[in-house]
Amino acid sequence: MARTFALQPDDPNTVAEPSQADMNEAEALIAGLNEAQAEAARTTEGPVMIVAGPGSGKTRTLTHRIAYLLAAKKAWPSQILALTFTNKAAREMRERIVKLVGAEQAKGLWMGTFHSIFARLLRREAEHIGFTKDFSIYDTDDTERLLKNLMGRYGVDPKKITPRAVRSRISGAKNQMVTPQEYLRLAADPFEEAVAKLYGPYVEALRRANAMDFDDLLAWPIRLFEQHPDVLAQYQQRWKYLHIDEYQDTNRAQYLLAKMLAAKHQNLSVVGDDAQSIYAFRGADIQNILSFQKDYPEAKTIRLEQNYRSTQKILKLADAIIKNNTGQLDKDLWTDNAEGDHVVLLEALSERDEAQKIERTIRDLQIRYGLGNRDFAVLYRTNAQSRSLEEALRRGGIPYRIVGGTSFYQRREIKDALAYLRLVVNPQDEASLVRAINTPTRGIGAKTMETLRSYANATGLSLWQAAQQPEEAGLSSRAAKAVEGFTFMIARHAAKVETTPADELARELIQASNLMQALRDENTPEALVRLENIHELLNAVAEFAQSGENATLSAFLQEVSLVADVDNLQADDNRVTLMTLHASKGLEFKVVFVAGLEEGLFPLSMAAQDPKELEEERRLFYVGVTRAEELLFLSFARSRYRYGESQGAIRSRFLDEVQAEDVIRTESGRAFQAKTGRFSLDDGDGFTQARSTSGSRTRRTADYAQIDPHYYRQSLRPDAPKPSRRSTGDDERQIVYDEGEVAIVPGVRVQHPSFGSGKVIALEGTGDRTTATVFFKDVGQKKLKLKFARLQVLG
DNA sequence: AGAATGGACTTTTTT
DNA sequence: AGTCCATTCT
Repeated sequence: MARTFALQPDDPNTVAEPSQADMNEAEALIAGLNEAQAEAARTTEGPVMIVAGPGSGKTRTLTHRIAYLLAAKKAWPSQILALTFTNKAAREMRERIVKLVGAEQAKGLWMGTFHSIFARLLRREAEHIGFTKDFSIYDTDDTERLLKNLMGRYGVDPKKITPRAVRSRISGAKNQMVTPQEYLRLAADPFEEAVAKLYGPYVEALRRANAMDFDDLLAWPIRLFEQHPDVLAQYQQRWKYLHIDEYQDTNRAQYLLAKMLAAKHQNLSVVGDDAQSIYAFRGADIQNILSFQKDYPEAKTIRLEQNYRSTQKILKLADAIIKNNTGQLDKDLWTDNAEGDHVVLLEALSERDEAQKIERTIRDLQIRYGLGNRDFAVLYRTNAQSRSLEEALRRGGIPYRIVGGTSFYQRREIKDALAYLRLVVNPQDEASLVRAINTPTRGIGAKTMETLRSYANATGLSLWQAAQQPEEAGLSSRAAKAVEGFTFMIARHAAKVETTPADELARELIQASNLMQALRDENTPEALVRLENIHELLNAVAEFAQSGENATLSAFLQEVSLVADVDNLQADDNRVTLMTLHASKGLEFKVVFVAGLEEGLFPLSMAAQDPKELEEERRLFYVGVTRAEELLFLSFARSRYRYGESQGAIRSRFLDEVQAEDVIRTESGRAFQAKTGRFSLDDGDGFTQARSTSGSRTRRTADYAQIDPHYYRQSLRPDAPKPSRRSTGDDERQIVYDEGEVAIVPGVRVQHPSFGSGKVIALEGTGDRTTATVFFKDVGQKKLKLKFARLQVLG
């Protein structure tokens, strides 16, 4: 039957009562769901919270719910808003809905991340808040550059207080809707005072630049809605049904937006898992999901507890992990899936060894089970860990792909090119002006820029305007000419923005900028890669320009600022995936490795200090483990490079606190033994005390066979020479001696005059600056400078 | 003004 | 080990 309503997307009021036929059709769409999922899909009116464990089909449920709404004709597509965590999730959801109800019926649905949806909204409403629709979007890199600039002018020393710290504090303040004035009033310590000094000027700088940072994309809509209730009313009317995926990761601003928008119809349904909340550092507030029922007393709570993804053993481990946290919402995960193989714990000598074991295991499983590269993912805590894994995979000839790290749009050459494009669209964009004006070098140095800036300050002009009057600004004729050449080039292209197709304009402009010529002249392999990247960017512009009617350059730039690296993950690309645990959320793989399970790394030593952060790390572990469908490997290394030197490591407490020893096996198939009382003397870490053999600052290479003859049975590299005692190979462990005879080395028990007895977890630095992280039984973890701490080695 | 060199510092996770 | 920055050299 022909349904035409999807073709009149903006007609707000006329949705007919569903006929019996419509309802039958809607029911047919959700026939494949389980009982709880179907109930969630059917509960279309009023607030609903779907509490769902990993692998329980929550996205599927959300998708079917939307399809159900459409089929039952409860709403036009344009009346449905779905907010997801990544663009990828939104894209997949849209694809599935298209499959369910057809492309015509799905057309006009609003789906995307909070940031992209509200960027779109701000584009429409920009003039209400004094921006133009062509505003630039500053990512963290842009933001930190801008801040650094401001720090110079406001006398804050970037050595003592890093732009990153300031950025993160300001971001927090914006999330909480704290204004610069309020912040200034509340500032309590020197750091906060410094932030307070910068916060106001930072906000003004963004405004002058017609630019928004990520937080603004959420904060400005809130302000807009507060100041213009009529605009809010319009969107409340438009979006009759609101869906939020990964609700546990929403921050205060997102919470407020959801509340404002849902106020009229109250049809807010959220999906989330408090056990998977891993973005508190970014302002995510787990309370949003924990107190949903309080915020919306009418709300119906539906639990999805059946897991369709993982084997029983994997699930059992996951459950045992999360049990160590307090205060989760009640959930009882279960699965009909097979029992599955044991979770395997890989123990390695060094990070290199760890990577090699992973690589070998991948090859082995591929042969044994005929798995493809795409079936594997290696997850780790920090991006820096990817290097050793990459090397091993490259050596083994296994194609891989890295998600995250520096993504395409963060590369220097791409940001340079983007700066030109942004500037042409939005000449007020000062950060882009500063970036582009002397890249490639065209004789406009620091002094010239200083002159321009003080002229701008004195006259109240923007930097761009000042740059257009170089002589009045007092520049030498040579400098003035250089600046003029630049401004003319930008202005010439800016004049054509409205009339020229985006790709053509971009191509011409980049050509005129000489960016590519400079790279060609450099003629190094790296420069040629960069050149290729710029070509790729121009292709992306072209592709975008041909994609639709509103495909302007300015729209391209805004969109591009908001793509995450995971968004580009393609399943048809047959490669092993390497990524951080954070990036893995929402994904699944047949075989998963969680690497680097070491104290100080996972959990990170910073996080281990604070129980709250420690719980978040644990949830992160939980997220990683539950990505696995069939096989799960956990690994740790006994030494790892950090700050350019190898440091000893002990395995993560996460391995030993877990009450599921029976699901874990070692590599050789033996039972896994958790270490209880790991901070007691007899902890079986396998560290023997090193003896000083030649003077007071002897180093000992890591002859692991000596440390624990049993743990490492077969040689990995039978042909490799045995590490000599003098070797400075990469398995070397840093050892520092105090005045006495005995080494202070990670794993060793020490006595402190006031803190009592404890255990060394990590060492950092060298010489007088050597700092030990020690876990004391009574007072917890402390960082101590060895020079001062007078530690006595016990035993 | 710009390139080259040497030293300090670094690593949390990201829309 | 790599990156960023300040200083020095051209």
